[in-house]
Amino acid sequence: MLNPQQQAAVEKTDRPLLVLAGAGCGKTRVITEKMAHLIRTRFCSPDGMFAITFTNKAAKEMKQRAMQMIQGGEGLNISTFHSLGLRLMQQEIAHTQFHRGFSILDASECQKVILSLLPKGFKKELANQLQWQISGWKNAGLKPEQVETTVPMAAEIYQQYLNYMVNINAMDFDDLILRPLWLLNGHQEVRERWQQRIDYLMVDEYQDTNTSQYQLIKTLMGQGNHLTCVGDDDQSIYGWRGAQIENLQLLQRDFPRLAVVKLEQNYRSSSIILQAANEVIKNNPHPFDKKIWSDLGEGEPINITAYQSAEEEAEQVVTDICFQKRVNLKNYSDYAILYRSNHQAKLLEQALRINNIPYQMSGGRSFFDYSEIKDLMAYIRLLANPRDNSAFLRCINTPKRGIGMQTVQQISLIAKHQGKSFFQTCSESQILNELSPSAKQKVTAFVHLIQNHQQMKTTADKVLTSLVSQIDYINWVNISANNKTAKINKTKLVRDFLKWVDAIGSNKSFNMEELMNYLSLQTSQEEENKEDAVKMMTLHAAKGLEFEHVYLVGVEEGILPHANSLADANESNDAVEEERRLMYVGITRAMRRLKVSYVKKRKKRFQDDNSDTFSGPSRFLDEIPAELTHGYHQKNLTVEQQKANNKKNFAALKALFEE
DNA sequence: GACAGAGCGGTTTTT
DNA sequence: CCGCTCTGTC
Repeated sequence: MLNPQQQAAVEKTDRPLLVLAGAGCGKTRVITEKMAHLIRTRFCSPDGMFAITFTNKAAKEMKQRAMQMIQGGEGLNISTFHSLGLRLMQQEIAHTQFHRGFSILDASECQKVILSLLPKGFKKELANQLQWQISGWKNAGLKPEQVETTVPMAAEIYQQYLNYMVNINAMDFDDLILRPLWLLNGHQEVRERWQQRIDYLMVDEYQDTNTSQYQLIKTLMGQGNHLTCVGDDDQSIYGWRGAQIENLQLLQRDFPRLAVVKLEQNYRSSSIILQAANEVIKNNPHPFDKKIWSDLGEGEPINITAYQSAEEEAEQVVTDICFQKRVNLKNYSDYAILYRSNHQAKLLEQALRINNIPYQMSGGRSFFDYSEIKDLMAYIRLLANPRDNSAFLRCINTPKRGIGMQTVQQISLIAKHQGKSFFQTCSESQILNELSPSAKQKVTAFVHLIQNHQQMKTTADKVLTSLVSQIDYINWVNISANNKTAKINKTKLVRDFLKWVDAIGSNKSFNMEELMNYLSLQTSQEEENKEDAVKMMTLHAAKGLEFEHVYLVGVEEGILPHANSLADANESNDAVEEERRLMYVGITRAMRRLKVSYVKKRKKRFQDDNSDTFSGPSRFLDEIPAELTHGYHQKNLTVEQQKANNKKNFAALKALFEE
């Protein structure tokens, strides 16, 4: 049953609508119900229905829910912003400067591209800075002639970067929003076609949109009655990526007939948890006033505990999970450990492993960050897009085939001179005569290897398997790994990747281009949903999820709020406010039980012992009223008292196991 | 000209 | 602790 506000949000179809939905107030439910409603009432057809999310996970979940509810749900267009942009570019490729099979470059490759555009002698640092700046401009929807900067040459580099990416037929993530936007703005016919095609547009997590994404929404909407945006200003945690909370107000300006519905009844958490969340977020300024509540009962007080060290924190959290699971007979998957940054996961992971507790970590080091996966992705890209110089540079001497820097530099010079891509340069044999005979022969062998596989008339997974065996890649991984565990891990990594590709291939029969596109927008390996495992993730990754038991660890000044947010706090409080929202997101993930902890000393990163730091419990802990907690008084316990407490807990647990 | 081994510097959050 | 840069060797 929907409550009256939810019902109103579902049935409001004659105006653009903004749904301000507090955490756990059923916003995904409203979106899917609304889709069902619109289709049932023939307001729009499934293929005119577009829903946009920010993460693959959210898109997948929404699809699943919609499928259960809606007949003909296969036709629905539910995707992330970026994959919608990709699709638009592919379908309208004839109207762009790009060619079929364009690549998508990840951040580290983009940095290399920028570095290569700088005059000799400039260091990575500058490239990094420029990359950051350019990304900011792209997120703001700015063209090089519109930007203002104090960094000399930055605008020129931006222009060169845009041109170079066209030349190598590649885009970065920001381009997937920006290029479609520019295309629609520049082509009336294309714009109108898409506006007609979209009967209704839903945007989830609207508070996370940046300026270019907002412009894209606006452009796609045209007149704009058939738009529903769902968001929560208190959960805006992507400001660093250009997200503008102001977009919530802009909606009111740009769509004067906008209706606003607030969802405040929470169906997730017990009321003490919600009170704590409200109290914390109260310390931020609020354009829209909103207070979430639930009738699920008071529930347990929040537990706030201080530990002596991060090691102890990890041990005790794991001990507590064992204890709780034993008492409550819940599944491991009802427990989540949440943290501000990925490196915090390490100790927790160890503790879980020692205690033989199954766990599933999302995020962390992305699957696609491993050099082995990057290698294989580069091969896939080169096969699908021979113009991709970045992929070429990675493949040309991996595994080592005796083609070194000198040769590559020569090729690069010739290519620049001829205005051709690296691969094309290499495939025209007379051009290579400037190279030494031995180099020429090696390069030619490489070109043949790639060409042979480009011409194979079979599915992408089979082509890749053939290529991997021909370059003897597994063997190369074994040679280059310097210890036994690395050998095993990396071999497994490669085999997992191939297995995954195989699985994709067997149910979709992709060609190389389709495989590349699919993989390029994935951030992690398809999670074989480990049935019963403790979930570990960053606060960013946890948004949208819920767990019976939540452990929020490392809630210390310098971590949450993060040190960098404190550094520029004197200029504005924006950064700390965003950290507070992160805290809010963390608290509101918990359904029944929330355990927050901080540690008294923490090893400084990359340093040996005896360099512990203590920056104190987070300011956000002081914002939680004492009467909602049991245990925050532990802040004032002596070391001995705390040790005694921990001992007692441990003894109780042990007794339980020995029963 | 290519490559292996040794030293150094750098961690917020992600599509 | 891992990947990149510098150096000496083949």
